[in-house]
Amino acid sequence: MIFKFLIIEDHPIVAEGIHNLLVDTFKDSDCFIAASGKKALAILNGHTIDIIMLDINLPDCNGSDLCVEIKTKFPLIKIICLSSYGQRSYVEKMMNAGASAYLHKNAEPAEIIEAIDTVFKGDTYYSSFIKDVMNTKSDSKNHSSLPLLTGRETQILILVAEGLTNQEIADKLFISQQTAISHRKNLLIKFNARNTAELVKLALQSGLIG
Amino acid sequence: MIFKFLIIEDHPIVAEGIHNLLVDTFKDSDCFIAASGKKALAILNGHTIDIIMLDINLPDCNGSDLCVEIKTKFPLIKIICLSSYGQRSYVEKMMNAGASAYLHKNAEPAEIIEAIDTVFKGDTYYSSFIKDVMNTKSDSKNHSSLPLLTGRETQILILVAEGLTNQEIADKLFISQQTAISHRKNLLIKFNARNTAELVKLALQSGLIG
DNA sequence: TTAAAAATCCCTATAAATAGGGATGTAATC
DNA sequence: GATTACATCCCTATTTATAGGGATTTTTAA
Repeated sequence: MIFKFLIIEDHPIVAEGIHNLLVDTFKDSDCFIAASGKKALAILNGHTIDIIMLDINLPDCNGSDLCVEIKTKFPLIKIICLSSYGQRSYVEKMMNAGASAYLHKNAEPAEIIEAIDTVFKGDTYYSSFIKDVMNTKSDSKNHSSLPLLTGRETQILILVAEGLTNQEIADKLFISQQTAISHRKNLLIKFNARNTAELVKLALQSGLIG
Repeated sequence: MIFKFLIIEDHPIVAEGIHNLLVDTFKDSDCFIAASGKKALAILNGHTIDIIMLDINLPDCNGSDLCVEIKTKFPLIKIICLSSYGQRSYVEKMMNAGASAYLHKNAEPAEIIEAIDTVFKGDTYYSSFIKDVMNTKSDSKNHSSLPLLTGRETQILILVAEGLTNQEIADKLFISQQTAISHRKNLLIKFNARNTAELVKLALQSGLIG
C-alpha cells in the first residue's frame, strides 16, 4: 500500500519514530512532517495527503480545532490522533471533531499500522488502552461523562480556578456575590464535586478549562 | 564512535525514534531498549552499557530513584535524561541523582547527539529549552520554577485535590488536623497560591500531581 | 556531631465556602 | 401561550479555610 502521510508533531524524536515506522511499513509512501498546526496547513495546501497522524497537543493550536479545520477543507483526509492523554473527554472531543482513530502514545507499532489499515477502509479505530478507558462504566468520579456547562458557568469556573473569591468574581462580572455563589453551587452539583478543590481538579482533568 | 546504549522508555514510538537516531549516527553501536525500570536493570546486569537514555516518567518507577540506583551499581555509566517536563525542580532532582544531561523531549536530533558527545567527555549538558528554563528568573507565576515539595506535602496535596478536608486528611494519615493545616499553609506559600482553588490548578498544570 | 530540613502540634481570629432553602425576569423553544 | 433553560438575586446557619503567630521532635545530610 502506498500512502501520502502527514505527521503533525512537535517532538522531533516522536515524529522520527513514526516516520520510520511508516516508511518501513508502507514502502514508497511519502511522509511529510509538520511541527505545528500552521506548518501543517501550509503542507496540506501544497500536497495531496491521504492520512494525517495528529498529535493533539501542539504548541500553536488546539488539536480539535485543527482537526475540524482540516476536515472542513479536506474532507477526504483520514485523521489519526496521537495523544499522551487517554481521558474519555479528549477522545470524544477529537472523534466529534472528525478524527477516524485515537491512539495512545504508548501504542505498539502494530497497533498504529492496524489503525492505518482500519481508517483507510473507512472505519474508526481505538488503541487498546483507549478502548479500556472508553469501556469503563461512567461513575461520577472517573470524569468519563462530562457535565454540560452554560457560558456563564464556564466563565465563573475559570475565575474560581484562578483563585478568585465569590466577591471578586461578582465585582469582575458586575453581578452580586449571591449570583456568583449560585453559579458555584451549580458547578459543584454538575461536577458532583465535594468542594472547590475537587471541582478544579475535575475541570482541569476533563479539559473543560485549561 | 561506538557505544553501547540503553534506552529506557515506555513509549515504543519514542524509543524507536531515539533508537534510529542512535544507530544511524553511531554506526555499529549496540542499542538496547527497556520499557520499564525493572527490564532496564535486567539488561544492565547482563550487558556492559556506556550511555543510558532515560525517560524520567516510567510506569513502574520513579526516574530519580532509578537514576540513583543505576549510578550506585554502575557508576561509570553516563545517564542522559529525557523528559516532557522542563520544570527546574525536575531538572535539579535528576542532576542531583547523578544524571549527566537533561534533554527536553522536543529537543532536535542534533542536540541529542551533542549531549552524547558532551557526557562522553565527562561534562554535563542541558538542551537549549532547559537552559532557558534554568536561566529564567523565578517568578512565582510562570511555572518554570516549581516548588520542591516534600513527600508529605505531595501526599497532602493529592488528598486536597481529591476534595478532602483538613480533618479527613488528618484522619487518613493519622495526624492531627493542625498538622494538615500546617502542610496546607506551606503548600499555599510554596505555590504562591491565593487559596485551594489556585493551588490545585497550579499543581495540576505543572504536572506535580496527576 | 551539629546544623538544616521535615514533620509534627497548638493558639486566636477572621474570611470564605458550603448547605439548605427559595424567588424573579428574560429569552428562547415548542 | 406555555414551558424550559438561564441568569440573576436573597435568606439563615454551619462548616471549612485562611492569616498570623509559634513551638517541638524527628530525620537527613554535611
